Amino acid sequence: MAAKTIKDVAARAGVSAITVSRVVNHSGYVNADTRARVETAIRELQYIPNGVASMLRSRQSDTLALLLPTITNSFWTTIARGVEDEAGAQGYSVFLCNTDDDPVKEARYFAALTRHRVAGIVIVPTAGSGPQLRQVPIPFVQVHRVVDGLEADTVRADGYGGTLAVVQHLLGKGFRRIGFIGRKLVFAQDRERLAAYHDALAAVGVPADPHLVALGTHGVARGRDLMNELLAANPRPDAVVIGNSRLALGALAAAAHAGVRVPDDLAVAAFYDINALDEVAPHLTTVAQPAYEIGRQGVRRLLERVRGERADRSEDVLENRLHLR
Amino acid sequence: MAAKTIKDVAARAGVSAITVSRVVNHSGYVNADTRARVETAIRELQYIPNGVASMLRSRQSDTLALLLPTITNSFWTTIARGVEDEAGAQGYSVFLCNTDDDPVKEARYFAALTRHRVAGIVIVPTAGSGPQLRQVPIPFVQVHRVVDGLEADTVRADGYGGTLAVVQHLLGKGFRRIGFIGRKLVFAQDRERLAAYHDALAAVGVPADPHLVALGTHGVARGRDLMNELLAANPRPDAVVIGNSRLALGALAAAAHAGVRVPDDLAVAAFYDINALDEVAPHLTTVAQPAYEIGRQGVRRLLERVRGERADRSEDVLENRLHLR
DNA sequence: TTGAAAGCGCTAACAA
DNA sequence: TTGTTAGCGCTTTCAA
Repeated sequence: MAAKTIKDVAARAGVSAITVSRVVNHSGYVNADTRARVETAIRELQYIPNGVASMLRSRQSDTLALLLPTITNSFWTTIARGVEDEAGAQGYSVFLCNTDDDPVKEARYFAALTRHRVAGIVIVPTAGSGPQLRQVPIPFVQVHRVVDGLEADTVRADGYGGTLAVVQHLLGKGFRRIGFIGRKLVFAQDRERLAAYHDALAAVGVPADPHLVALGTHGVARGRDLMNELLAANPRPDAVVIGNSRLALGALAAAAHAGVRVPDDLAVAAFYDINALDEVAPHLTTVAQPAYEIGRQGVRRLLERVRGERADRSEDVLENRLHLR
Repeated sequence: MAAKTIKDVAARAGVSAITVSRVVNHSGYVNADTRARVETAIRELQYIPNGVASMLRSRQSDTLALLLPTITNSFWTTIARGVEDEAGAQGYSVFLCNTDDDPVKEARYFAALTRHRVAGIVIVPTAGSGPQLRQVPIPFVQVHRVVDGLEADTVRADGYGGTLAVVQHLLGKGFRRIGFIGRKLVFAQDRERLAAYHDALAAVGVPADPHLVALGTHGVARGRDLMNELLAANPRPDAVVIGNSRLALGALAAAAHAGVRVPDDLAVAAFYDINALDEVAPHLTTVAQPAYEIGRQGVRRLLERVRGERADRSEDVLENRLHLR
């Protein structure tokens, strides 16, 4: 390769290295003539600035990182697009990292990213990341999931409002035995959703029945199990709210298997995150979280912090898109 | 932050900087006692090596990049996992980049990655990337898709063999009006699949009928259109081979809409890449391309080249997993 | 408006 | 087995 350096360009243009630097970075004063000469030299030599050297000297990086729990799920990759688009618009590149919801992998990435001195990190925390997050020596913002008591900028969807709206909608349609299938209470988000469910019921005087609440881990198979738990309740639920699309896919399969027809025998409302749900059940009531916007806002907040434009902690709660049917 | 440097560690351990470097990098001889002292100092100071500086000086990067056409499709992200896992196992981090099948975005990434001096790139080319790929001054390997006439290491699935096997399977079950729905002939892969289709038919003396071949772009909507084209053929096809899962989803919807029952009225075989297909049609004959293995092998070949272990061009053709039903 | 000198933090090359 | 010196390519700082 024998890559050209700034000195080669300087020599060819008959200027000093720093002048080339000023042209490349559009910083400081450069005479129009000089600039033209330098730009010609750059073109002729096909000079590509060495970002590593400039990063070392200036202590400034134009690279961000995004830590996601899985990249094989389109909900997360939609967040990734939001992050990429906003970062790109502000002149940053994004290092996309897949933690697999594994705190060990996550820790490895923290180490690698710290060594690389990325400017900042957008993080979707995993269940075990609380303690190690507190040690990360790089500015970061937590997105979608919120770790309890972590003093960090936060961008997330309005889980309380979304759940409340859906349960109220079901109540409005006359359902009274409304079930809830969701993730175990790991993040604040999980608790706020369950709280909204209870609050909505309490507001109209419907008593809470613990047999109508089934919590578990994620995945289609788990959704099947949880739905079966609910269907065993007596009397059976006439409606159910489901915390994500994979659980919903499993739950719908379980209902079909048990001969329970949706929506005739059972109304289903689900948080919408993957479009496979459209294929299987196009007419559910859904709560779509603004994944793309979460990503964009996350980057905005992160860069504010990176640039030192804000000292106080920010907390953004974004509205969901509801499809009430 | 005031990050500690190698000199701080050296001072504390009472050694020189280079000795600390040797301990950190496990390179050269270091006395066990000295090593212990250095390691203690590292721990006490919470020293994190500056990868940027080390990269600049050693001209060695431990970072690879992966360019994907979309990250919201699990086929690509499965490749990404393969890349990540193999890279991680060999001590490399991976920069994941989403080109959106847009040569302009791709070019931007090439520029950013060149500036960052990544060690190598695993690329899934897009339709327009041929020319600019030839200019990339960094070692790379093309994966899954193959650009015509590009002198680069290549890892891909056996499109010819996969298609041949499926068509032969359908012929063996007695079908003779076998249709083909696929992508326009952009990459070598597209042509080899169509060739296999024709060869399989010709081998048993079934004449080719152009009305049974429908080519288009990707996407569920397009699959619908293409299937409708085929269903207009006279006589109608009794079987069809479909080039990817999104096309298949659309095609199945079109068949259902037209009152054509699968598999009773129409046998369907499809290339399998996203698991939404399982939900909709669990019992299709499928050709699953080894996405994960494509990613891993791509990294292996790339690192061979990065290390200069191989001069000649490599070309790996990986077997598919067939589910004949 | 331009440049000279210094040095970011690390490691290659050589020496001891 | 350890250290000294120099310098990777760039930008900061200060001077002209």
